[in-house]
Amino acid sequence: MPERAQPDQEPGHRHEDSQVPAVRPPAQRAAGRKAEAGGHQKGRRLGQPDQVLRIPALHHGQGPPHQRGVGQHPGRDGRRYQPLHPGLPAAAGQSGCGAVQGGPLVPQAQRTLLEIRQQRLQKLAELRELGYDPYPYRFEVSHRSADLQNLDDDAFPDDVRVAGRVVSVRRMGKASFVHLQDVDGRQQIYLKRDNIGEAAYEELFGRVDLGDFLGVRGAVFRTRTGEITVEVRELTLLSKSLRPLPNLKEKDGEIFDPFEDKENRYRRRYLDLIVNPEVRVHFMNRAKIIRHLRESLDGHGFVEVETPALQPLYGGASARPFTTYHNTLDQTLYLRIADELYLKRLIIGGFEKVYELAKDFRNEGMDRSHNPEFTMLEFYQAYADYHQMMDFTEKLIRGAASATGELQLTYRGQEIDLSAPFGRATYWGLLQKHGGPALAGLTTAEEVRSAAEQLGHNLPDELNFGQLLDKLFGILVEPHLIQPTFVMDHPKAISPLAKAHRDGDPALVERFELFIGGLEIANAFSELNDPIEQRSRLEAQAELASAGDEEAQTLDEDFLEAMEFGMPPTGGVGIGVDRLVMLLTGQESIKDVILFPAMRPGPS
RNA sequence: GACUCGGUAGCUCAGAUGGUAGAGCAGUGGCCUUUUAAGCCAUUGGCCGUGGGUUCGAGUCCCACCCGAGUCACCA
Repeated sequence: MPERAQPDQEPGHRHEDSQVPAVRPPAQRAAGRKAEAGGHQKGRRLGQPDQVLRIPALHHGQGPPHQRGVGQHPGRDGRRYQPLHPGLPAAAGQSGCGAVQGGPLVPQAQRTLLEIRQQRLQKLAELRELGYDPYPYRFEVSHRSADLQNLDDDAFPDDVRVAGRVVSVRRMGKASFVHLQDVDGRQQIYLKRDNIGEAAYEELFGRVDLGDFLGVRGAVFRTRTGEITVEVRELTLLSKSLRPLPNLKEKDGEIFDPFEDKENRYRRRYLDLIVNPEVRVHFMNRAKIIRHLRESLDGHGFVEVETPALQPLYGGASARPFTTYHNTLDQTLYLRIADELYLKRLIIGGFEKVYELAKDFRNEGMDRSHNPEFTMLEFYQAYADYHQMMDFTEKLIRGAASATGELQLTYRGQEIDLSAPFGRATYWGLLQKHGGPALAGLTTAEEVRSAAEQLGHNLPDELNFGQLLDKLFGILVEPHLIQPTFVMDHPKAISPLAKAHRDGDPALVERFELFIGGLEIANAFSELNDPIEQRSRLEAQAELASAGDEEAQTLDEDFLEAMEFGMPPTGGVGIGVDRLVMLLTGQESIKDVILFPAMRPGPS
């Protein structure tokens, strides 16, 4: 239960990018580039996306008969065109590039971005005039880049069809090398005028830019320099690009002029994905992790359900909500901050194992580990207690980690071992371990405050007992929770939905939070199922709320009524999926595991 | 919310003490039929984040604001 599965600051982790590869100092960059060509300046190391990105070949099937290769190639020798409009501006009077009036494409220029775009629009118009469809409907792909790159030399097929985005072009007069990028990686193609025909080479390829999509058909061979390459017989333009991509070059895994401006990368993630292959890898891994979570829960008999994201009353966590309004109902609604109370209604309704994997929304600050909308997994099991949920959670996390590779990982410079049994320690035990024996048996806000002062920490005045204690825990203990650790048996004051501890201390509940690498990953309880007790706990929260605690939980009568019909003993767990992904993919900012993180509106 | 750093060409970045905005890549024109940061020659391109101010003169100094990153605070 995500009473607060989006945890807080992680004090004590300020290490900067220890594993971020060195980028060549700017000053050297421009200056040295030419002079040292072939040298070994430091560039940023490329990730090795391909190992994680393997995707089975999409094996061809011919297209349906009616599909007769629309736009697949302009005719064997590029012959399917009509004469240019006589008045086509660009073609007039220039010479050079084409059999038809293919000459210099843009006569004179203004050249801002606008004009690069103008040039490309010009090429687009000329291609249409020449009879090429710049936006055809489909292309049958026989191999992806990874399929070809893995071939043995004696097994090179002589008829393959590959497609991708043009990411590099090396023109050498009447022959050219081009790299096409697809999901797996890059495939070099070799275009020779004598192979594809003068028209296709000059008219069509002459108007191809970085960023365009091409489809080609040809034979596989290995070049003199050893790269597996497609020698093209037929060239098809699949999409014309009108804007220049960030251009960066790569050699031996080093990247020059990397596209790394965070703002630009987050705002235009598609460019980030095109140009920074490791980004795609992280999101592929995110998908694998989520798939593993689902498969694992399904495999254990959990039923996936969907509950309202728009709720008349928010609850199940301590957080401020987003508020919205339904016109027809004439009703204020809140975006959910947790699924908890609805999932419990389903347990009451007779589902014994349910889960929901969904977005929650919390109207709070943003930082490296908080995004206003984030992905939460919650699962509930009837007749189970928090010990069982702890064991299951441990397996679930370990399994998710193996889905992306390693059980030993480095996060923020710390070695973390997920293969060893996760640590288990009690909340108060940890407080005393890291703060001293004086931290035993505190029961009032004043005691917490003065204990904190003794340790040299001044806590804000306006906080209540639970808030103070939690803050102190954050300061004293959380920075030490690097190896996987279940923190158990929290104070009742900060756990209004958890069942009192069975061992008799009325101030404790049966709850655990899992910390790994300083991140709070999971939060779980033996769920409180005594409706009378639940009512008084929520009433206590309501009092906190009226005393100014903006995040105290709401008193949900409908939920209490449901519980009065009888709810079985239940274990429930909430897992912050984004943080789990951060950990398993080594990302230090939640923005790097969310494709489109929240941003302020930028310049138009 | 506070503080620090940053915002200059499509991309990556230079632009001491204020004095006509630069480089590489990309683009454009030319040469080049196995290249791969291809190469060679030529060449274009700027609301210097926005708005005020100081000054004969501001990318540079001052003020305010916008956007981002980071740290802290808030939050749990």
